[in-house]
Amino acid sequence: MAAAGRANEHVAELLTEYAELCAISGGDPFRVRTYEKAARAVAGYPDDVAGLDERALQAIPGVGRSIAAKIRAACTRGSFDELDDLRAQIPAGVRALLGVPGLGPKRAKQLHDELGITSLPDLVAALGAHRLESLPGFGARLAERLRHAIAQRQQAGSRIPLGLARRLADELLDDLRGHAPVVAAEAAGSLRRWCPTVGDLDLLVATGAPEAVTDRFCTGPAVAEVLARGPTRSSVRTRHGVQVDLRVVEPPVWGAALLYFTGSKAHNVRLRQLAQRHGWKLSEYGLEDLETGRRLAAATEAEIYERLGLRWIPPTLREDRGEIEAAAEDRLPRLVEIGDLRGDLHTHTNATDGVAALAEMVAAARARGHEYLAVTDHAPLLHVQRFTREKAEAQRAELRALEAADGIRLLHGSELNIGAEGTLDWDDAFLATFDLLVASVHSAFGLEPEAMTRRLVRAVEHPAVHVLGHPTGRILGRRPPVAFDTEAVFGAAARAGTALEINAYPDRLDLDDEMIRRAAAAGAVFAISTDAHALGHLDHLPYGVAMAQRAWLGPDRVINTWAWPRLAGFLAKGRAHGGPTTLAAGRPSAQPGPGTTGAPAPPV
DNA sequence: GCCGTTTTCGGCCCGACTGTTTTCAGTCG
Repeated sequence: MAAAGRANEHVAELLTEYAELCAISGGDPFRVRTYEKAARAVAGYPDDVAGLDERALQAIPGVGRSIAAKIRAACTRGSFDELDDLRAQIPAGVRALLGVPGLGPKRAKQLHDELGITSLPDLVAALGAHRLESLPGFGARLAERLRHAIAQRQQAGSRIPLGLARRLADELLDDLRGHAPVVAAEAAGSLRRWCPTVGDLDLLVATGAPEAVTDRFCTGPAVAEVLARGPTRSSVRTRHGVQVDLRVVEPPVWGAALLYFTGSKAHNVRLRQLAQRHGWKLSEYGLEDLETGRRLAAATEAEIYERLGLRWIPPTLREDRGEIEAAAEDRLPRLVEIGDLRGDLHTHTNATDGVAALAEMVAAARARGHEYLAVTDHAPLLHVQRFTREKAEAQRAELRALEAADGIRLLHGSELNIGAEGTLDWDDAFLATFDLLVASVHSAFGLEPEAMTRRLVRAVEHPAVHVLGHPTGRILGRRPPVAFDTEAVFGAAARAGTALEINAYPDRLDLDDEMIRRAAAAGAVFAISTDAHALGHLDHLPYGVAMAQRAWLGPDRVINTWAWPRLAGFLAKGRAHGGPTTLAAGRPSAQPGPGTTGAPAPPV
């Protein structure tokens, strides 16, 4: 199966479509919510639903008899009867209207029923002819808002990469701190959960002077337009076209507000249900006893979780993928943390396309407390880099000299190019002289999945290769991931003792959390590396750590958390015994992954 | 449509903001 080969994604999309069509047709809102919830559960379920029988399907949270039957139909014939019926009643274009901010199911239905609008172009035409203003519940201002939202959507890009979002958020928060009496300020939302891309920014401020903060937020230098403004909540669009939501709260409820505003929505809903069972109410203002109105907890996230009988859950896990059950039973995994990392295993210098000299990179790595550093400049097949065997040997000599002087363990490596057939740079004898080799795809991204799979399997099985670099090759917003059979490639890597890279460069984040989960299930180990091309890039490791955490990964699965002797054993793979499969040294102990702890497993 | 430490029926998360209203519906997060 190619990367998107599981039936779950397709089935989840059908359930979501059914939920939306139900909502538009005026169906029971609780039923709508049930289908939305089932769609999320299916998307996040570890097993391929196509292979599950009736009983196994009903074991999925939120899936009962009726939805199980629909899933089976969706798997066998690509749809189900009830969905087909609704599709016949409601043109697909009406559903597309839900994508316009300000339009929900009720108004979409109204537009369809009363004005015959069946598509976005229809809506634009009706807006142009001022036909909406005559409808009950619509007015000139709403029409103008829709007109504006459609125009905005056409020019604005979609989601922005995490790295850019973080920079923007930091600028805005600094501006608020500098111009208003702020007690605490933090980015929440998907940014705090370290999602690879972010739809909009959520900022939270605790202050005793909410008006001053809101004033500055709505009139700051980055603001192009104010979308909404109230005493506790405001939204703006920046000049970059990014929507930013601000929530202002009193300092005593900081923890409750942070919890609420960090999400995810699904996580919050679960917490509120939990509160409800105790006769309590959880909101951004705290955990309250419904009967007495007494506030039980609000100041910190930890005390709210504790009151609910849960250990504090790291934001990277808050996706309702089993973390609440795990926290309740004190089974949250020990996640890899930035402090676990002992070094960086993928970096470049100005010998190829980096901008810093070798000595500068080494000094910078040492200044960051790294115990070891691998320098992995591009091998010659990437012709623009003009690296040669002679240059590599000269670099190695310089590196050995630096190591003697500098006290940090330096590994001489290279980033090899995986040819379309899975071939590598240089001959095997020369490859064997390197301490560490990363192999990556830099060309022929468009191969058919079968050919791409053969190519990657051949590369990870090469005895000289230690790490598969940025395995999908994606660049956020610019290049999609290459398509390949993830089970075949990740399984081959696990058997061969080749680590998969979690490339921490913020525009890559490759592997991402979803792929890491699949690879972890296949038994692979990982290297969290920056792929630094400049000194400052060495600071990107937390992005890679976050992807690993989102996949519930512990430190034992990450080779650059290992002390040097263990890592050395891993890097010596195959060489002492003539074949990769004979080498167990350096492989992780059988740490239970998220799928084997007994916890409801996150998606694999 | 699902589900159970108030349960096999009767509930289903909570609050803010906007716009069209004159007390609230719709949307959003």
